Amino acid sequence: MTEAIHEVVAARLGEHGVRYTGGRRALVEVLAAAGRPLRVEEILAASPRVRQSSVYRNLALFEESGLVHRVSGHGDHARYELAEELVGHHHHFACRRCGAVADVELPHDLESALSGALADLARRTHLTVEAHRIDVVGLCAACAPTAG
Amino acid sequence: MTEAIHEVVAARLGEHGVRYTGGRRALVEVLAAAGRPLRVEEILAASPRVRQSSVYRNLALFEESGLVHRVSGHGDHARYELAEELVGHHHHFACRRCGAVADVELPHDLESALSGALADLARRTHLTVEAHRIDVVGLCAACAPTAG
DNA sequence: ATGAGTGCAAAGGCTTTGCATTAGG
DNA sequence: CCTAATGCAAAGCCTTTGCACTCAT
Repeated sequence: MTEAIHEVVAARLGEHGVRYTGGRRALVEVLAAAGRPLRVEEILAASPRVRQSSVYRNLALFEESGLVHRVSGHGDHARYELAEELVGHHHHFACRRCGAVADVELPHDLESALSGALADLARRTHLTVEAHRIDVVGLCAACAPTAG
Repeated sequence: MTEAIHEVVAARLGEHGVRYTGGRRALVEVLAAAGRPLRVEEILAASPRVRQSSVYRNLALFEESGLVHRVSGHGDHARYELAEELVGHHHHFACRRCGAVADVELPHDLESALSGALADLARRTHLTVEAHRIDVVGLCAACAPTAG
């Protein structure tokens, strides 16, 4: 499952003459297994062998290489996830009470309509549009007031 | 122009027995004048009389009161803007090179379609959807490679 | 008058960085 | 082998907080 991801990561790092070490593999494994953006704290808990400074350094390295995306905005600290190139286009739901974050997919026709609107925006404004990100905010099942 | 905003802010604060001081008015003025999310650094530069600690305290206060919204995710530090209740529903464009952020409005029919899709999502997942946020990422006019 | 608000400065907490050691290719 | 990568620990930077003074009501 994650083998394809490892291959892409290894290839991308190789292009830059960067080594794909055990710690870096572990980082990719953890992020792939989570299926949602993780905080550094969570990454560390999931991979006790990897030191904090290495995690930060490798997240920065991966982000520069376009392999990892920093998701800020939910709660206070940064969260990290594998880039869309590796895990596909998706968006996020964030619970405003407990801070939990989950991946969300939206209908293709809606994505198409949004892409069209953003292309129009680019034409009108001289902005170059490269990507979009949708954050849905609300309450998760656990935090929602129970009806009965 | 900003008078209507001041009235809403004053009323909201009054409900909670909170004073609408000069520094707080200045903060609202700066945010209203900017028309885009500002970093604390920018707020301080625009209102030299207000001290840093007060700005942070008042931003936190306003955020709790739902009058200001913290926009994180563009660049590294938090940005703040007046809540949609005060300035209307909108989204953001962020330049990935220089970090500039601008407000963006999308077509009403697209917003409707998105709301519908999110309502469906809520039904399917037991999530309570309260709001959505779209960030468009790309290059601003100044940072885009010039064609000629 | 009187408690909220502010200023100042120090503390906090996540993140980054320097240097010596270890390990990948 | 030889440089990149890591560990450890200290430094950095934005943000928060304690305390005394000031101002709004």
